[in-house]
Amino acid sequence: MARNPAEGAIERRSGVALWRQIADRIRAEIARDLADENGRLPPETALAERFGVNRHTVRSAIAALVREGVLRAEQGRGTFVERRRRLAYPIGPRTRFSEGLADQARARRGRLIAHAVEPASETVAAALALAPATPVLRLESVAEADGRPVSRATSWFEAARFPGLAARFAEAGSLTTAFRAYGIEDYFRRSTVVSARHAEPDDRDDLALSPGAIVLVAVAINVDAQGRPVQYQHTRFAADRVDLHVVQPDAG
Amino acid sequence: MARNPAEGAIERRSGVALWRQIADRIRAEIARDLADENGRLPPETALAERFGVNRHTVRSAIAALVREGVLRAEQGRGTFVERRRRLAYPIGPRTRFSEGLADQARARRGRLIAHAVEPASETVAAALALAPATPVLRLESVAEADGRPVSRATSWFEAARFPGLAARFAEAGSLTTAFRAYGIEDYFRRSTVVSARHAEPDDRDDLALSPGAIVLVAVAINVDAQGRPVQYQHTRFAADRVDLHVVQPDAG
DNA sequence: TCTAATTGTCTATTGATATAGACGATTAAA
DNA sequence: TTTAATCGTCTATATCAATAGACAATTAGA
Repeated sequence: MARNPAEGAIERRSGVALWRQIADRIRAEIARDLADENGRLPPETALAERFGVNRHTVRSAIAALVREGVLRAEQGRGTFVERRRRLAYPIGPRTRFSEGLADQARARRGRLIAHAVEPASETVAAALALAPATPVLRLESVAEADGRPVSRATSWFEAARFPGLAARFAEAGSLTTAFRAYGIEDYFRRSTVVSARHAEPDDRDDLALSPGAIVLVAVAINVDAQGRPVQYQHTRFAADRVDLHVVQPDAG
Repeated sequence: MARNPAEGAIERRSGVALWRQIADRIRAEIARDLADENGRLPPETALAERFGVNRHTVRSAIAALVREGVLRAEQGRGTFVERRRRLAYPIGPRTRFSEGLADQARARRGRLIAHAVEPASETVAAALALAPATPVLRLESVAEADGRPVSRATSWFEAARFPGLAARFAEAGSLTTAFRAYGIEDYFRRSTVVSARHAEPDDRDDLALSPGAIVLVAVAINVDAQGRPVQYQHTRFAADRVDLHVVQPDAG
């Protein structure tokens, strides 16, 4: 009754080009068994046979991954993995971007790319426990670790409570730091909802993703020490660079 | 400095057919603002203009979503959403499939599709705190809610500790129930790691997903009341049917 | 230095994808 | 009953994706 994980199955006529399906598979399998200990991929002819396609189709897939910076092809030698670690992003009661990655990456900061004050939508108002249409500050930011974009966030804050927050965040590169100016020494994660979808063009630009790439979406509410919501946030993580680690309280 | 969420941008030459990109967008946006209060989509000509493509291309996208059961087209009337709720799957210290969805779906059960006893791989042995190559039971199962497949799991258990577990699970349709036969009245989630990737052909079959679909992957370890690992599990959720809700302990 | 293995480039052909336009069929409302 | 709006079907054409084969260029090892 044992079942083999079907290898090599690729779908034709699916609306996704074979070369892209193969590129996605190779990208996903690099971490596992595809490359040898030197980070070398099997030759193009072997990959073509494995996936049941023409060698040129495999070449298209490899070319795409080379453009992405995932692979490097060397004539006469082979094709090699440009190895890069995946980041483990913790999600727990005290989730903070900069602290969470402290031991994994050196340079880490948030970069502000846009901000605006606007009336709260129904969803935002409910999340922040405000009356509908209360003015809220919306921050659009990209988080980077070691110079690579890791996540793209849209955050909402009550505008009246945090005047000048955008400027403070832009300067400090950290929300935790910016919050101190408003007397918030500590804050907590109240809820996190995780989903996944294809990256939209906007996120693809900001996260340097290729078409068809996947983002993990975390919708979160942070509260202050008194339990009042201070931040409502939509974060999109590049799924091929980040794992989300759910931190459980001591269990058993 | 405000930034518009780029509407309608579709990428050509990306390896993903335009009709599939549009189908993915429509599927993702149905929950938001795309359909009106009666669940009716804008007419094909309007969608074609919005996405900047020919009407026939939109028709291909709609045809794919009709095959998926997401939309229903009625000549002369319009195109309508076959609305189906997304399930909210809780992840917390006491995560259980059947309990978690208790108030969201009536019929919910696990269906055993394969099982085997095999030596533990390094990863599995480490997760279950066993010596490498200890015999472990591997269960392959599909979880269903109201007859729709929701997730596809691969679970490992120490074979010596749980003789006959596969049969018990197959009969009960619930792991919680099957565990009772071994004196495990309660168990806890020690860790959960969430990631996302494209569904592989195997999972597409079991979860009735279309090519290009996304799965949320949760890798989890469950422990008994004494803190001993009892289960190591890889679960793939259909990302367009399920949100993962991270349950935090009382925060603030 | 020669040879085998491997990636790079070129041409040609077939099938899938996308555009374009015209018109039929059905529905709902004037 | 007429009309407008909408989805359904057909034909034609252009571009992209995939296959096929041949051979050049580079590298590593015999």
